[in-house]
Amino acid sequence: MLELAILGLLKEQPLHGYELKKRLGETLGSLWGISYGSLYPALRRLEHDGSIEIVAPETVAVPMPATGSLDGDLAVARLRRPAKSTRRTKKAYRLTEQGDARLSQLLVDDDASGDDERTFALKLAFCGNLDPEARLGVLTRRRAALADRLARARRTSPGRGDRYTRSLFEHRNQSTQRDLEWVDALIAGEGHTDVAGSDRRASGPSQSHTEGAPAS
Amino acid sequence: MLELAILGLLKEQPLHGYELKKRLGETLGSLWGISYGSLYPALRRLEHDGSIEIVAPETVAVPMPATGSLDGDLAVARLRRPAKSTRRTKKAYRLTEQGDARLSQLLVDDDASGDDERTFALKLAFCGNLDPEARLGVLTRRRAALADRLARARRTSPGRGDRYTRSLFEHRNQSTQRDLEWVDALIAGEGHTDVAGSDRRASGPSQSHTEGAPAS
DNA sequence: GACCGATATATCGGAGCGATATATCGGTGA
DNA sequence: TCACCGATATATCGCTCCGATATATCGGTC
Repeated sequence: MLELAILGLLKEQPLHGYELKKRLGETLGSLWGISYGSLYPALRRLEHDGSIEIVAPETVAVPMPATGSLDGDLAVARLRRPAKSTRRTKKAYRLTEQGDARLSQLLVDDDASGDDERTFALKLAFCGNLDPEARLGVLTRRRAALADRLARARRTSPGRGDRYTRSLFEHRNQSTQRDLEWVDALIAGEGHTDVAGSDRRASGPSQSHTEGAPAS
Repeated sequence: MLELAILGLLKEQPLHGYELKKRLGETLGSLWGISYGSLYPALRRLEHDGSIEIVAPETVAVPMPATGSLDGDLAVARLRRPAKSTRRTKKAYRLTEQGDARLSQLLVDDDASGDDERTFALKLAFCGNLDPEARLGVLTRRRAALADRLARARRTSPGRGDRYTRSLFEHRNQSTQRDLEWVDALIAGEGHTDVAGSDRRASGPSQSHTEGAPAS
């Protein structure tokens, strides 16, 4: 999830951690307040598996003093920069080809994310890179998940709980309904060339959209 | 967060873990899919600090029906387990007085939760136990958080990003606006004794349209 | 040249999740 | 009757993510 965000942002341009965090805050606003406690480990993870790589930020090629503080590395560091040890400079990261592939994969993957608000927001923010068909797939799966949620919620008895719980339920259903209409609009906004009329049914009990809502 | 949910549910009646998970799923629906990996540790935590206690579920001391015939063979293979056939029965938990106090405290606490969807949903679901004043405080803080988010979002330039990102932003703002109106309706539904008429601005077109859930 | 706030990287403990293991219980049917 | 199956139930493991915190560097400013 975080990896998707990082790769998506790095697709545009190389960035370092601090900047990455700021951009992500701007892109997703209140929805996703990333933390350094997840960002830096995620960066190391991605670098380790070859999805991103460090690009020297204009000046120093920092010789990577691996966490274990090995004598060998330190010696090398001293040879290159005699005076200052462990100079902590900006480390900008760049997307590799492998990382690009991974990004596309993550955008398309359906791993329990069709139902997840944050993940879908992330996918939507970066799906501009995707080819139209894959993008439509993402939207369609999201639509199916929302429709399913709505149908399931309607099936449960409406009389449960106290005043507050009932209000909560009703409000949530309305929100889901609006989300559904929004995704429908997004789908309609795609070049609706009827690409491989595949999973149009998927959502089950609700055939045509714009129907079955409380109609306010 | 999970503790709030557990205590809130146990306030009504003693329950065991499995049931707890199911109830929570019903109460919060799609918003909160609890996991055993968090539930059982949380239960132990709460039991350890005295907020809940185990209550024997009516028939604990089962007189050990005949597992004897199989035991001879299997016992050898399972020696790593203490051969004490501690019959694994339901362990129901009950709220202690201390736990009740903790629940009230968690419901009122403002620890970064005013801005959190799930936490607010949880608080709302259980705030029926609270006295009216405290309840109004919860609602008011939530309202302030939403208004702040809206104001902040409106301050940022609206032209950023591609088509999808812009649509995402717009949709999110509309959602926040609706949430705000909803909370306003909830507040209006309380005994509106005009408590501290402070931040009434900021939302704009939200007067009292009594068209929400709590029409009772 | 000492100080300060913004920038920047990093780690730690804890919470929550998904997957998985294990055990028991109530039926169903052969 | 009893073998099996699916629902019920408790528990743990490894992981990701978060909030708090520590530390270092940089650009001002007085």
